[in-house]
Amino acid sequence: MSNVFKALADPTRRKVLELLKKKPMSAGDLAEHFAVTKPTMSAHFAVLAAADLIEADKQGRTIIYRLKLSVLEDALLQFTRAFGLQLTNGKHTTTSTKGKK
Amino acid sequence: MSNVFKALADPTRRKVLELLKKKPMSAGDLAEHFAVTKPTMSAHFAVLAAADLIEADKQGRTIIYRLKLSVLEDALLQFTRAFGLQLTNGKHTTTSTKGKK
DNA sequence: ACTTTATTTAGATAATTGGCTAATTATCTA
DNA sequence: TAGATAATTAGCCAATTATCTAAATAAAGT
Repeated sequence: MSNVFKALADPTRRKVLELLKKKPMSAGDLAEHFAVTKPTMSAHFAVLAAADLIEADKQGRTIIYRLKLSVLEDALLQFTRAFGLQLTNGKHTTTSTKGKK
Repeated sequence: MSNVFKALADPTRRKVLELLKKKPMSAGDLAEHFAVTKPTMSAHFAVLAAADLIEADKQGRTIIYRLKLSVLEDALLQFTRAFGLQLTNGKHTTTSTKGKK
């Protein structure tokens, strides 16, 4: 769980996840979206992989990364449940009807 | 947003938030729940405050910390929306359970 | 076998983090 | 005002992180 949040605590890594949400991509193609070197990107991929948020699929000489969406969902869900958070995507729920204190 | 995730990336800080979810508490009372020194706890509070997740209310010589729940909710919501995540609290359409590797 | 391409690993450095003890600030009470 | 209490700030250290350049590995293509 800590690993997931640590992975999310960096804008580059969040952006990588967003890109992978659309479709799996190679390390090189991902790297082109950012202004850092490839070794740096490789390190970011390693952090994401350590959090189990992405998986690698080697095809020939390129490596295709794929988002493990369910892992991300599970981590967030587990956390929000521990807090009794609702996270309704609607207007902004005033934490249910009456007990608001 | 990065600050929020960074704050959440530490078990001690997540526990602090859980405690504050129940009710506001003083720095000292919070510190008693953990096996680190008070200065260390103070540093954790500073991280949480930097993420705007808690607010301090000084009463005499004690400081009462309070969870800013809506900030937490908004950050999570903003993130989940950027991913089109649903975070259904329901059953969970087993997208895995076997790919454990 | 050599060359090119894709990506990671190695090694260096600077910045950040998490922890400690000691010192300081602020407040209360006798 | 002196002493006690609550919490932070200051200063230090070890471990981790983020970044770079340069080198190594792996897979194709020639």
